[in-house]
Amino acid sequence: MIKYILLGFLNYQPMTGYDLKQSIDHSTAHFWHAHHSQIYTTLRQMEQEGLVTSQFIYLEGEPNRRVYTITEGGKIELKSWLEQPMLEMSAIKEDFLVRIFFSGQREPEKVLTELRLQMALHQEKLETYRAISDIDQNVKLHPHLKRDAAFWHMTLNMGIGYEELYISWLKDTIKMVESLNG
Amino acid sequence: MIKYILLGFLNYQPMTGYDLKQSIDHSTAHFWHAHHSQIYTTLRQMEQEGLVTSQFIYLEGEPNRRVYTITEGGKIELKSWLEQPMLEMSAIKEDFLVRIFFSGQREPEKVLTELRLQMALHQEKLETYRAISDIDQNVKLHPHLKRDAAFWHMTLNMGIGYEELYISWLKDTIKMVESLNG
DNA sequence: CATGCCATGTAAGGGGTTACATGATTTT
DNA sequence: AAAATCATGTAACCCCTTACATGGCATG
Repeated sequence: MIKYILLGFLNYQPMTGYDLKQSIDHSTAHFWHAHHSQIYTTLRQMEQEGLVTSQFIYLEGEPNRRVYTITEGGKIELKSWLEQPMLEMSAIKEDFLVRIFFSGQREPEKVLTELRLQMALHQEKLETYRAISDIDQNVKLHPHLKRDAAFWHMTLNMGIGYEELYISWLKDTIKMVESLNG
Repeated sequence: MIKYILLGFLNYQPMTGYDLKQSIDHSTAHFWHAHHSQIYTTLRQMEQEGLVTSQFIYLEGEPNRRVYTITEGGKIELKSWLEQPMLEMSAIKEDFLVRIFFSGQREPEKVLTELRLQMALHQEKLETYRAISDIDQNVKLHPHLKRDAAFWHMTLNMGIGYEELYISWLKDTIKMVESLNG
């Protein structure tokens, strides 16, 4: 999967592994993240497969950078992946819910502490999502990406909706646990 | 993670790998699933670690079954995992959103087809969640699991909320894509 | 008679995480 | 002077997926 994300970003413009990590962190991370180690190694693989090319750039007074550029082969790979429709639902994995599922024997107070911590984390996340204005700035700079931006917005909306749902669910769950001792 | 799910279920009662697969499919699967191959191999590992014991049961006219029982060590392992609070948000991975994120250059009609397919899948999923009555039946049979059932219900509620959110988001996204050609 | 369900495993491989490793520049 | 950011990489490992493999029983 990370392969297609890298191709997707490189299809907009040549970038370094570091840039790609930044792009992911600021956009797809809420539905797909990656560590820099995976990004660098995957880019190397992709270069061997002929999906991207790279140039190493040395500049005095600046750090060395390896800039990756998508090839025609890479563009075809990306397109054919996008053309092939997904026929199943994506299966998600959410470890916190596993913990809640098996929390029946735990001390309610400890569960509450954990729920309130998650509440704080999700509220913070929601605020960062709401503060995102990168997309519109990007469109101003690159008007030809207007259509892409509409799709980026939709995934951001999903992120916001998800955090709102999560917060609302945490509130309900906190109420439920509070009532256990009452 | 699957280790703790298996311990969690075995903490209720001894079960076979097959039973565990069934339990997961009917409860945690919407936030954590596993293939039978992983379940069987993990149970073997857990036996070597002393977290569970197993007995092989041969009965004429019935298939062979290997029943796993949680040990004291397994109970301690489960408890200590539950006691240690999770300090971060769980990171989810959702490949369909990756596809949407990079769908700006695709033909809108093809994107619409894919969105409508996902709509059907999520609506079906929502209906199966709403039809679930296993939990209450389980409580009638085992009244001491009443408190556990409250937590099971909360995770089910999250599943329902998630599917409702997804369907609502798909509707919005379909509208957005339809408007691209208009 | 065929499909589906019950039931248990092995093996190969891939994708991803964690840790190790380095070094320059910029900001506080 | 320290901390954060920029920047790139390697290595070990583990979890999980996919595929292979078998065999009996029940149902339509």
